Amino acid sequence: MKPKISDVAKVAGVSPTTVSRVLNNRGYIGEETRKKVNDAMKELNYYPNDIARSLYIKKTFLIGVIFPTTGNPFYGQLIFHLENYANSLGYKVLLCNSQGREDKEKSYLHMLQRNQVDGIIAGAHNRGIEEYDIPNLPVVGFDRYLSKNTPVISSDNYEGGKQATQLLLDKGCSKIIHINGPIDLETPANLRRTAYEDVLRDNNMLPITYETEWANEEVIRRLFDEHPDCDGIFASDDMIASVVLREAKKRKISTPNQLKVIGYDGTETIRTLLPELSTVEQPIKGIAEKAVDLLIKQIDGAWNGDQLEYTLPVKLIDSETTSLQKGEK
Amino acid sequence: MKPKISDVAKVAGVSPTTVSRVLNNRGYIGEETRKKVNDAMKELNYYPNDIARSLYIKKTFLIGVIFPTTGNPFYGQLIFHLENYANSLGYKVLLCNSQGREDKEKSYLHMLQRNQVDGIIAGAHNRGIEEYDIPNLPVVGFDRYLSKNTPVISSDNYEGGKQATQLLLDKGCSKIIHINGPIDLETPANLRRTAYEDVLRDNNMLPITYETEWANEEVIRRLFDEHPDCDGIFASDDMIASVVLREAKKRKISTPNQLKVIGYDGTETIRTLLPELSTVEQPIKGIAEKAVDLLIKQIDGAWNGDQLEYTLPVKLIDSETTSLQKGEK
DNA sequence: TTGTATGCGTTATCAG
DNA sequence: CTGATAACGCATACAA
Repeated sequence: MKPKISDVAKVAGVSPTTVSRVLNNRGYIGEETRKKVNDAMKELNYYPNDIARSLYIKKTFLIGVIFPTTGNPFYGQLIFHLENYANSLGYKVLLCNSQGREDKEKSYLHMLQRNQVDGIIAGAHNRGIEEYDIPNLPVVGFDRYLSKNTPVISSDNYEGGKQATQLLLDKGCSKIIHINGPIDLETPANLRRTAYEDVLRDNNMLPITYETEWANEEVIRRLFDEHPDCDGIFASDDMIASVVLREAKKRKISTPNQLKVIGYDGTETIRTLLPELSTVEQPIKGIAEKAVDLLIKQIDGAWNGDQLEYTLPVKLIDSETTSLQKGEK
Repeated sequence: MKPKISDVAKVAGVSPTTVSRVLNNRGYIGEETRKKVNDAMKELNYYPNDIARSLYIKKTFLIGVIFPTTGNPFYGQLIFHLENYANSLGYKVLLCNSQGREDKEKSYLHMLQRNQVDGIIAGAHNRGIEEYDIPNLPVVGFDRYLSKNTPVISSDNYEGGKQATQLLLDKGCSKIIHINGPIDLETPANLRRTAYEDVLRDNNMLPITYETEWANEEVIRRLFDEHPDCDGIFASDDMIASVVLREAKKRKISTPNQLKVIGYDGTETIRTLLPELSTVEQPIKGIAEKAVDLLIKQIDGAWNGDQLEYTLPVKLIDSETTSLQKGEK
């Protein structure tokens, strides 16, 4: 069936060892034999079996990637860059959609170990899992503390939260409400909320936060019902912000005149579908590359482990939901 | 380091074979020994090495998935369901973002073969590649003819195109323009265009199609410039439709009064961010499951190969960009 | 019911 | 510069 190294060797009239040598460019090989071998490989349409190779060298060049779902534009884009960059460095990606479910995440973790992945990159929105403390398995987290010694990458959540809140303030909002994920999840993303609270307190205003796991209409309706005088909303992600916008429209509350809204993430998808939404743009590509770099450093044993948190700068996008644009009525 | 089967055997006081037996539940095993072995596995925190297993059984339970990018909500959602369903059937997913580039796709194809994947699911938007005709490697295509004998799954593109066009017609549009991908790509998605043309011709109207690879503003501006009297647009995907909507707004063309717009895809993301957009919803989950089922059938040698095209029904969503909703002004 | 020996396809060691 | 041999971790045929 599939040709193996010994088949190539036979055709080329050399030993399997020699074939392996030209395959990996190791040791000295005569020009003539090299050519013979290459010809034989072409003739047989030979592809080396990475499974067998991995078994011997004890390295798979596989990395496991665990996030809630590729269906969400933010994770979809992050995973795209993760895979793309990893691929450019010779690594392949085993995809895991945990859906934020702890049971799924655990079983993925086991699956990845059985598959001998060289490392794992895992991301936000799931509850904490002790089992990430796997001896000799490099792990990098995104916006999530995985275990005591795993490094975590995030956008500058505090700075982002601060800038978003400050922007609403600067635009004249007098009652600003924040919408965020469950606070009991200990993630760096909570800093968005902390920053919001700090800024408000510095301005002698009362912080009010609504919690919702996903973009949940009910929570947002409740917010509008309970605070009809609210004139500024900082949502911790753009999907939530879009639902806010929608609900405001339903209630004939004009944006940005009566209500200013700012989100968080700034994916390409949102920038295309909802460019009027002000937001805090995360450096998604940068985050992905940092995560992969850090993981591979660990894999290569080149990580000294002294820095556990890595923070990448965000970019404030002041669009139409926070200010009237030139040319608009 | 990592415990192997023989380590477990030693601790349990049995032979490696016996351990393998309880691992795979094969043959007869004494209740007592089974317990001893299980205890030993727990004690050592043993996980079987799927790489070694794969090498022997010549099956990896790995499937390669090649699509342009998980960053696009449609593919992101499709890939989510693909992975999710495959996982439920014991298969793992190797992710490949081809970015619609032929060179990347080719190199992924080779990578997947080296990794001994059991099969490949590949999707739209790339040019045709002969190399998908790989002996003994099951392949399933989505919206794309991969090779003469590979089955292809699609939504009912003709019916979807027909319903979309008919809807615009029913709502009173008199000049309907279609925007689609490059026509030289031979994909089932071209049927959307064919249907559009058929419906228009049946109504003695002149079909006009603009081509654009991605949601390209320039093309859309040109469309508006060249056809200021256009009052209906059928875009072949929702991203394009959203750019159309945006451009119309810029030009103070009101929707749906002066211009009605309908897209295609109907992802969750679009339904959340742009619920006012009328669209033709693809059964994404159904497509994913059909693709995986068909692939596994091939892998198991249970596919008779008589049916090459599989078409899943679409759902017309008649929202605000084609009709005023109750309660709206 | 359990154990021994062999091979999956590759790479590395060590001779030649 | 090249070749024989062992080993990676597991599962199967065959013995016991």
